[in-house]
Amino acid sequence: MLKEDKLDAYLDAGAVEESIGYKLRLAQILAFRGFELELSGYGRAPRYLGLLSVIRSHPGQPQSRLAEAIALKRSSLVPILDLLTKEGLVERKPSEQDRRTNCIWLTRKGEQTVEKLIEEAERYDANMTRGMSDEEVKTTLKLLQKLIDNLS
Amino acid sequence: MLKEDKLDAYLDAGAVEESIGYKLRLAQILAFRGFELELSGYGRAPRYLGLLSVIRSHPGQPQSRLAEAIALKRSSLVPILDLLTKEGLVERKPSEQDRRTNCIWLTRKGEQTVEKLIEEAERYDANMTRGMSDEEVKTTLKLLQKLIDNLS
DNA sequence: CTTATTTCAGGGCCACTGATATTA
DNA sequence: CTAATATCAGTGGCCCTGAAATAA
Repeated sequence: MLKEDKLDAYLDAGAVEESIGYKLRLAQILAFRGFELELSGYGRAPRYLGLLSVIRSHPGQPQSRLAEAIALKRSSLVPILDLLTKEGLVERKPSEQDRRTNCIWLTRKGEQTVEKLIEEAERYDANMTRGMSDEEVKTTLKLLQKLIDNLS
Repeated sequence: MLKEDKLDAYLDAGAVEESIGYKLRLAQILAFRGFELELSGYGRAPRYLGLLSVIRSHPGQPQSRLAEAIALKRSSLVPILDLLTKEGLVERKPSEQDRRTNCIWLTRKGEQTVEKLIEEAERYDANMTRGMSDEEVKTTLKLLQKLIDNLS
């Protein structure tokens, strides 16, 4: 097998092939792109599944805490919630204790959508990790968490 | 330790905490953001270190192959190369074999910048993986590569 | 008076689609 | 004539900063 047989292979990235940051980025771009493509029937919910899942586990939280949970500035969350509200997935309800804050809740439709999307995410995970043992998948989660802890 | 002691902790993401896709995304956002912040003195080169590293290992390639290597459309690469040209890091040279194509090369300054940035990336990796054994770091790279292979 | 929450205006960056000119 | 390369115009999306309004 001569080198010339591989002329149409992808170009490798050279030195950064051994960089965690580089591989992390490439994997994430490919994963996110594929996930959104596959679920284009769900409006913009797939993009914000992380946020929706946070709201699902912590209903009634103020916007500022939600923004913090997904590593965004508070002001960046505003148009996202506008959008998810327009799609009928979440609602803002004024807090009774503090009239500055909104409490964010999933609507009935939001609950149903998140549940379906979480199943889709599990399927997508399974595809992304095909050929890996359960042990390897668990290790991947554990190692990614270590990276996140070090970066937070 | 009562639950109330943790009232100011970050909100967890609920069900998707066990999703590879979610953790991948969060880790990458934090990593990339931190890397760019730390290296803001280098202009826009840190953002495109992956591309620059590809060019370094494969000098003189046409734009279309470079775009493919970093999972972008050809048309998206055009303004990026304009920018890197303006910053004096790369140059387009007309191909002699095929007058449609440009061959992309690093300038002298580009070479130097990439070399320094690769060192910075190694340092950044080391920080991101602190507390992990060499074995774990190697495993992380290997597992990320498996994900990439499954997604390509 | 100081601080916290949300919102808004404005800006910059990113990547895509689809069309074009050029050349193979 | 068909296919490939680079480019451009136009579109839409993302997230930020800094300022404003309101309320604690």
